[in-house]
Amino acid sequence: MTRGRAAGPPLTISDIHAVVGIRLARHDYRYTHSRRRLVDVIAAAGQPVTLPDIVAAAPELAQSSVYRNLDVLERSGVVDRIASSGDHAHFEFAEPLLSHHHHLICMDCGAIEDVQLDDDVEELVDRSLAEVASRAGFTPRRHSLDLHGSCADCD
Amino acid sequence: MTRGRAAGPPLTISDIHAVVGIRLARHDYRYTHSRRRLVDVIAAAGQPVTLPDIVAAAPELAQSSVYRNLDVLERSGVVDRIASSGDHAHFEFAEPLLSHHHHLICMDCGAIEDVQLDDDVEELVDRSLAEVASRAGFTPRRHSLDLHGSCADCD
DNA sequence: AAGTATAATGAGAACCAGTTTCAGCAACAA
DNA sequence: TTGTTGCTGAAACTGGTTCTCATTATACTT
Repeated sequence: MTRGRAAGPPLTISDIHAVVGIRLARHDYRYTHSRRRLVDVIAAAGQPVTLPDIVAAAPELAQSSVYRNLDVLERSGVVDRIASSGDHAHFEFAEPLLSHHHHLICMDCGAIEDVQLDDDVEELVDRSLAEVASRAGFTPRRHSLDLHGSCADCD
Repeated sequence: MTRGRAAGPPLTISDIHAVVGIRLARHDYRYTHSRRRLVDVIAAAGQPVTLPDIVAAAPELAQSSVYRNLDVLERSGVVDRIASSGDHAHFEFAEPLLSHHHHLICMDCGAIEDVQLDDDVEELVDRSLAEVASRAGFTPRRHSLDLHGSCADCD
């Protein structure tokens, strides 16, 4: 399992648009105005966002198009959908655009924050999961390691 | 963070009913017939179940009551709701009733299987997450470590 | 054991995040 | 620019989950 980008200088918004354009093209999708706008909003947020977050930041985007385009971006490997027990799904850039990380999920307000773990912990987890998966005949794609609790604001 | 029950002889259904009864009483909930029946179904499944699974196994249970009682059991710390991107939420016993474990989540059919990791991996993950959490002013409650991919049937 | 208070039940209606529809519009190719 | 195809957006729809409320079960009191 890959670890995504090494931590380092963050990608500029132009870098991000370039990568997204390539990934969309690879799947025969066009990189339209509203898809660029959507990518801008996700990049500006710097944290996982929900649909209300997105339309609040860019009211000119139609809800149906945002959902449709989040789906397109997900199929193209540009964004990941983070499943949470909250009302709305959260979306953030997928791994080559964001370095490998995990989530602090607030059980009170539903906020999700990104965090990184040490490389040696990641390696051990990867090895451990790979072993368990192969024992079950399971083909791993990615793992999610989330911490559920109360964020600083809600505590 | 606690590790739940140590792995060992599985609890009998009577043990489970006893523990559930205590936990419900602690929250001023009654342990009624249909709640017992619901607990029986979850115990018999031995894997995370969805609402359709439950009503298929016990058609005499009304859908609205099952959802309401799953909520009661969740509030009482008897079951956990597993967030997945699939259509239906999955439910399984919470930690003191089931030893600490993680999930193999099939991205194709939505099936969820329980797996356990070595104790030393768990300890390292706990320490690592605790450190990251305290740095963010986050109060940890529990962690979830899920592997997403394709199960043996779908591959 | 009967009476009373309160919680639980179940059928259906309501809710709402997310998806689909479809007529019009934008992007690209020749 | 003309044609082809994909994209857009407003509104309707879908379906998992929650809520309502009249009825029934549970447990406590006397």
